[in-house]
Amino acid sequence: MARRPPTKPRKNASQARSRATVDALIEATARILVREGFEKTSTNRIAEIAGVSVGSLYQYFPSKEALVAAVIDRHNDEIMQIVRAAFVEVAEMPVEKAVRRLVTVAIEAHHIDPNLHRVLAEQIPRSGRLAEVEAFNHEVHALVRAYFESRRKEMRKIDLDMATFICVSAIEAVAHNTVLHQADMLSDKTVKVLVDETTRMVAGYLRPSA
Amino acid sequence: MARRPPTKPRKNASQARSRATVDALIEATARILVREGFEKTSTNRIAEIAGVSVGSLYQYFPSKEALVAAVIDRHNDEIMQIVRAAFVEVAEMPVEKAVRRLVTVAIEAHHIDPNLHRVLAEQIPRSGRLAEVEAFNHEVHALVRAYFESRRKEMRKIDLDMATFICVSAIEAVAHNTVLHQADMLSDKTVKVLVDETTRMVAGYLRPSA
Amino acid sequence: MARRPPTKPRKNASQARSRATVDALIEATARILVREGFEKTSTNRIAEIAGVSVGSLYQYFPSKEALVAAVIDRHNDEIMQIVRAAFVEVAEMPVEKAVRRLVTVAIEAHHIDPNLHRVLAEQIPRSGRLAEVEAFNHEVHALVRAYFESRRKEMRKIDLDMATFICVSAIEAVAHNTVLHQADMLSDKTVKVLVDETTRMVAGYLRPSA
Amino acid sequence: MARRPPTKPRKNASQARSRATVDALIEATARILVREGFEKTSTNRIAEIAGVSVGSLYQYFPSKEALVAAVIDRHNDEIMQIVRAAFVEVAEMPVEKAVRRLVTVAIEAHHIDPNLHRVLAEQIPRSGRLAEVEAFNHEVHALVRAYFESRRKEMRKIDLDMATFICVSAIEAVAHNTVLHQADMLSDKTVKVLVDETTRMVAGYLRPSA
DNA sequence: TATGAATGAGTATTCATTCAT
DNA sequence: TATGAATGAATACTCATTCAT
Repeated sequence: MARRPPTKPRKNASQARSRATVDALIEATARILVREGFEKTSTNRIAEIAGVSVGSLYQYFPSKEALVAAVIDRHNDEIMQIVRAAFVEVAEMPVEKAVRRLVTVAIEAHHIDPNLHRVLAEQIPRSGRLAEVEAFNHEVHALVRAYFESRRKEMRKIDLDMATFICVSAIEAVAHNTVLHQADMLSDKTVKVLVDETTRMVAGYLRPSA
Repeated sequence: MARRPPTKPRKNASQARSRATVDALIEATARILVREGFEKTSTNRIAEIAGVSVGSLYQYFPSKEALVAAVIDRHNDEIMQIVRAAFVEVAEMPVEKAVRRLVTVAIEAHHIDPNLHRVLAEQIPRSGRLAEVEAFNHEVHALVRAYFESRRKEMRKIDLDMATFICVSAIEAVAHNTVLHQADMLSDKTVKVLVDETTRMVAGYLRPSA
Repeated sequence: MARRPPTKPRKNASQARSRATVDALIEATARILVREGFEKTSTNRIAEIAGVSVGSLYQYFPSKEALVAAVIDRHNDEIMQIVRAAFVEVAEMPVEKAVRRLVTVAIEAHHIDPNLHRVLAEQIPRSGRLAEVEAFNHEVHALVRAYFESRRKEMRKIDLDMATFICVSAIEAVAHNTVLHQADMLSDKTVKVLVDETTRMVAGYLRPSA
Repeated sequence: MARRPPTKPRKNASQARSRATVDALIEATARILVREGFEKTSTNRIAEIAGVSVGSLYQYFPSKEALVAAVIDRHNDEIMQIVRAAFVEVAEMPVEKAVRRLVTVAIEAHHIDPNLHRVLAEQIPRSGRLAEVEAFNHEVHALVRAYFESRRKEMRKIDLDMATFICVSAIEAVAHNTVLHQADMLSDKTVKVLVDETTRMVAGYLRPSA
């Protein structure tokens, strides 16, 4: 196992000023990551953009990786907030309506900051945040599985983990590729058809055969 | 636009000795990429592992990126060979059988060298090979679409591009995530179920509703 | 057109410590240039001699060329200070006295650091300082021409630019070659004769014919 | 003393083919030196342009420096031929006419291949040809001095070495600077005035005072 | 607590030269 | 004798990190 740099923030930033500095640093990192790419994202540049000295940067983050990790965490938190809210909404819905809502939310979530999303996706393996991202995936899996479990009687007999794996993979992939090929398909109508079709595929898959 | 290093090979290496050197360099790059990650992949290290001098490396490759690009190209060629063969096989099959075969092939293709696949996936955006990989994706899309077109009468009425996009995304995602979570699901039986289920989802989606 | 490395200094180095570092780097560059020649003048060696890290070097100078350029600028400034002072002195003098003074000053100026002068002369074309050196030449030309203009009535009728070009070339060449062949002619008496003779040639050239 | 690479050609190139190869190599070196600058002048490039393999290059020249030295020698020989011929011509002329002729020849000689002249001038100190170039200068000095000696009675009383040094410096400088600033002064008329004026200065300097 | 000057190991790349074929 | 593939020491330059002020 390669030794990784530390990635935990150095203090709790209790005071408001500290908090502001930390935010500025994370924001600066995200911006440079998106606008100039990972190679150009140096700690000195981050500090400069954040309007802070490098010394201060290292007061709050023990390494460059810690900063990238913080950006990943922030982004994941934003997405998870949307996702969790969606599952609350969806809990009472029948399967097809629920799937449609979840597909829509998946696409929306991927569109929060598509460029950042793309850059982070590339950095996750090196970010020391693999565990957190896996945890994120597990939570999504668990939420879907729990919903499926609660709707078991409306669905055909099926291994719930397997079904969850396949449905999450499919929905996530459609959302992800839609972001990547954004140029090709952005009209509202196209998105609607996309949601319709994806919903049809997933809901059809779950529904008891006639 | 960030300027990229050149990635075209420098010589055609027609002679046997040259060819061996080039192969050794590509192989060494792939190995280090997998075993030590992109950051540790320095040109001097590649040359060392290939049993060749740095000078020779630069005789055949104008930059580090050119080497990574060569690895990507080689890997893509391997996969495309499998994929193209599969479509020849599948041409005469009915939809469900065809989908089953394609799902199987997708998973197999992703297993050729899963670790390399993972590392390369991360490097593609920086490799100057985006265009080639997109071409690869386009070819896959075209092959699938052509097959769908030829089986139109067995399928429901549907926008073929949309259907292709969704089916390819779904199948590719299942295969990809299967590789990522290989630890969890590797038993032959599990794989069989996985193929069955994915086939059911995709074939069901394409089939005319009862 | 060949692209050149940047030669503008990176920071203004206002603080005392910075200023000392910058001076040490310029001084070290000048020394190595003189003692070991341009080929041996590597940035790591410059930093070492300056008692500073390479990193610091690059904090203040964006390239090796920038350092050479700084040495050239410093040397030119030293010379121009002497030259400008000489023209202030000379303004009120009659032609022959003025020429004698200027010849003397030219030789003195070339003797400030003859070895450095020689090395720099070779590097100017590659230094990105051609423009500055040309500006220097233009200033000298302008000063001489202005003096000539102010003394027109003591001189024969003549194209002032042409006369300036020829006189400056001649005086400069005598001074320059004197430095190059310093071993041969350094006695005070020899120098006096040299100044007498050069003055005779130039002043004679400018004087109205009898 | 820094150790220098060897600069003597490796064989006498008795055979015609060898001679052709040697010439091609020298010519290629000169061309690259002029067209791409000293930095780009690599032995591999020279061999390529000469249409010869690097191996062959090293069969005839023991080092890169030897090639540059050969170019310098060739250029000097060309100039010396002109200069020697001029002194034969001039031997019977009276001083002013002779000076005029020599000034003209100096300018012509500097124009043989001005760009090559410039590049070589920069490389001489590093070429191991300093001695040869000094010998060249000595020969010029000797020729001028011999002429002066033969015309002593037409000239004022004067230290001949000193006079030679000053006159040669002045004429050479005018010719050299004329080449450097070629853009500014190239019309036939301008050159004529230049020759007239320089001749006036030098001849006036040598002439007994009225 | 903040600053930013200083550090130096590490990286990609070049090019004169050699030598097996 | 010619070839050109191979060599590898050397060089410019970057950037995460430290620490004196």
